Amino acid sequence: MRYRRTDIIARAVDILDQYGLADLSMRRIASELGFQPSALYHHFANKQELLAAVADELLERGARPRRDDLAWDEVIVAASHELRDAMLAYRDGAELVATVHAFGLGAHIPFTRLRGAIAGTGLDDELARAAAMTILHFVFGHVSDEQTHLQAGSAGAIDSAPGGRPGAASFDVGLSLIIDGIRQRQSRTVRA
Amino acid sequence: MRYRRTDIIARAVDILDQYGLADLSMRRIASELGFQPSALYHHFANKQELLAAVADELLERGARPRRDDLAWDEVIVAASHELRDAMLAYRDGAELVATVHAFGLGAHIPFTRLRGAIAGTGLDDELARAAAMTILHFVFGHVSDEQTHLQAGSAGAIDSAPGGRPGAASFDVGLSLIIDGIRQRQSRTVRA
DNA sequence: GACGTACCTGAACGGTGCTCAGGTGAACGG
DNA sequence: CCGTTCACCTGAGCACCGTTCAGGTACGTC
Repeated sequence: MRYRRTDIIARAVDILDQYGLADLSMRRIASELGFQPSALYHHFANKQELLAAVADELLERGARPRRDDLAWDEVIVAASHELRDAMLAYRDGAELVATVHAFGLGAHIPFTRLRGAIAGTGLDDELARAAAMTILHFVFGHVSDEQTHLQAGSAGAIDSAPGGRPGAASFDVGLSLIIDGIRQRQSRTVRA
Repeated sequence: MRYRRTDIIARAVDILDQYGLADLSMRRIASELGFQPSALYHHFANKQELLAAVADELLERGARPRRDDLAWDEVIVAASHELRDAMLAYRDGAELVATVHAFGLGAHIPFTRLRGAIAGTGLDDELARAAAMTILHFVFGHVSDEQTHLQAGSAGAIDSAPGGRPGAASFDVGLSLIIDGIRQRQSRTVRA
């Protein structure tokens, strides 16, 4: 078998979805695959690297076909929703992806895409970068929050009151808030 | 001694600042205080609760006198900067506060303050809530990112190129982006 | 002097990430 | 057919981790 790496990642995704990030240990992955934990270190330098691969796998599984008929703001909305849905599709997905991104080890396709969409409209490069980062931080923060409450609710907590809880609605609100801010700078630039 | 709790928190802050969040273990705190780890569980139910207390301590130390002569957007800027500075003042401060907030165990004064500032201008309650969350997620994300790079730079990494790195400038950019978005909804509401 | 209780001990449980010397077996060039 | 290489894996072990628990000590109060 050449690419045992692939099997490992797939198993890790299963464990993540079934038992959560806290129980996604090297020992558990190895034991479910039927070998010793130390064998994992032949394929990954450390746990962080494995987690980065798992995060990228989640994003890849959630990838949707690109469309080239969208305006810049529509691209932002589409990319943000794609990212959100990809993370929500697996238990603790948001925390995983956000953590991996924070460590700088992976999950930078979304950033590149956002930055490209914003920069493509003549906005200053540095500003485009800052704007893309703002959106990304918002998405990670919001969806992590959202998923925490979601999983707490499904775990039997009485809570789950829809009033004021973070969800699809407040996600769109926050997102459009930032996009409106960008659009404003956009029109300023065009006007000048 | 009545409130050993205070001593424990103070020590924990010291350890956090000196060795980082990863090395802030119950064993380490206890050993630096000269007693057994199990003794800590007389004062805190678990590590999360202790961390929440440490996070609140950081925010309290970074608190600045309130001013009542500020407009709502100035309040947002002031609160965001206060939060940012408080987290940046200690090693791994951002990660700690963000984590504690995510677990819902503390650090909700900033949210309350932001929400109050936005709601005080007649904006819909639910919208104010979503806007406050958006800002908070941005601040946590940005400052965590910022601090990671900051600490990586001071730890000897060659990096630290100021071009495009997250810093005070891009923080203000992102913040004003969101505020502009809020202002837009604001004027819409007023107009109606 | 007895009692409650705040505070702490010391040992243990069941985990964790990670390292390392060494073994096994299939593929490949001579 | 042999020898070498190398991907892959073993098994033991290191140095931790958060948490629990029965029990001990010392102080303030009735």
